Amino acid sequence: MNSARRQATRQRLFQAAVTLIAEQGFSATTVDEIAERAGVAKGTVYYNFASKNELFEELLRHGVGLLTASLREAGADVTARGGSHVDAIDAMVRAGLAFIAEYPSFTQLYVAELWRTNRAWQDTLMVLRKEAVAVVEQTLRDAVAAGELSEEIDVPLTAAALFGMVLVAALDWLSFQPERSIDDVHAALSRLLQGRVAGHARA
Amino acid sequence: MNSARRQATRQRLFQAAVTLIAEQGFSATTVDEIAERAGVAKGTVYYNFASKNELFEELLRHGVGLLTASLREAGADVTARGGSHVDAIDAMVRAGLAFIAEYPSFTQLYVAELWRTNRAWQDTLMVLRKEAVAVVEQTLRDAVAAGELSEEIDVPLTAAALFGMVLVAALDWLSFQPERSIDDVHAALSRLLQGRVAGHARA
DNA sequence: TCTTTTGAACTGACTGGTCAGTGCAAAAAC
DNA sequence: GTTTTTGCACTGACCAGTCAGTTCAAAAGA
Repeated sequence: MNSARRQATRQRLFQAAVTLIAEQGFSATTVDEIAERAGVAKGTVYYNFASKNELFEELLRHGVGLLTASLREAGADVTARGGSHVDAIDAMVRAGLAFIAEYPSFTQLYVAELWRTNRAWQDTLMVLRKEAVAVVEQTLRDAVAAGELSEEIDVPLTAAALFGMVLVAALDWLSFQPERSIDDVHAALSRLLQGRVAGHARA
Repeated sequence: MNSARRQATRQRLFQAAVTLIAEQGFSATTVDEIAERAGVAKGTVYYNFASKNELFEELLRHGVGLLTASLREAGADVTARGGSHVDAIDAMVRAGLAFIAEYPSFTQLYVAELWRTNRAWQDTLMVLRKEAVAVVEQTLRDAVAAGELSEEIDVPLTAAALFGMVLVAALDWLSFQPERSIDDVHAALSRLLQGRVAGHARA
């Protein structure tokens, strides 16, 4: 069991499911479609996953796992080279952009499900969200502790806002200005974060 | 036709549909459920709307219309009182938060659908999105023209990033820290935009 | 080396249930 | 008397999940 062949099949099913569900949503995507796109019989889906729900949950776990790892690594890299915690946050913004550029379908699907309630995979999703957000929040807290950021900032809310900024900017970028480079987009976001859009004075 | 009574029925159907679809998604929500929640017979749904799809499209038009009007008004208010264009943007951030706090279900549903492709209402959604984003973009352009903002900023991307920041921060606020006031949340976002999180120096 | 057996992996027709949408006569509201 | 709503039976398409049967590579046996 769990042969290389089986792993390959599961991978193909993930790939097929992620694009179809991103395009149409979970309920509107049929198991037959997923099987067909993966080039596999319907029975194979059920040989590899207990249900359509479980296929989707495993897909979520897999994808968010990649994102979390990517953020953590980006932050660790910077601090290992002696960068500040604020630099680490900047690196995470970039890592977020890179992740979304690499897995746009997964991102779409994740966003579409994240704030839903009453769905079978809600609990799973909450746990995963917490893991990913924790990486950013910890870095913000480190930055506050190191005196790089004011103690008045609200860590959870700021982390959410950063996440949303990167998310929507990236999806917009890929949808409407796909010719632009990641450097370009990253620079635009850094500019926004440096207060060159909102101005500095004010109560 | 279009009597006050009928309008009231349509409103009840919108209300029922928006919460159910936000919770479960469009495909997973049945017409029977919508009718039941609205306290109306199934036949009434089809007397008032041509199809489930059309009910949803009209719901989208209605909701995004409210958002666009709210943003436009917030901006106009500020400039009418002699505020700067940057102040107008700040007011729009607040208006966005207020809208999401008032219509959280609609917001969820909108986010879930916004980046989907291959759905029947995709075209409608693009048009609506453009109308809403245009309000923010125009204000950014005005600010640049007035010399309040650097010409190097990327207007569409910045507008998208602002939108994402408000969106995700607001949903996070309502989901996980609902006891906080809108002033509080608004202040946190302003702080982020004023560069007190990212720092100011850098190439 | 050649043959047989084994079992994991896969297949696809089939089933039971669900749901969008219809039709319509009668009642209620205006 | 016109518009709107009700109640409810009905249809046809669609779809998640099942299961008896097939494939085939590799291990066991000769």
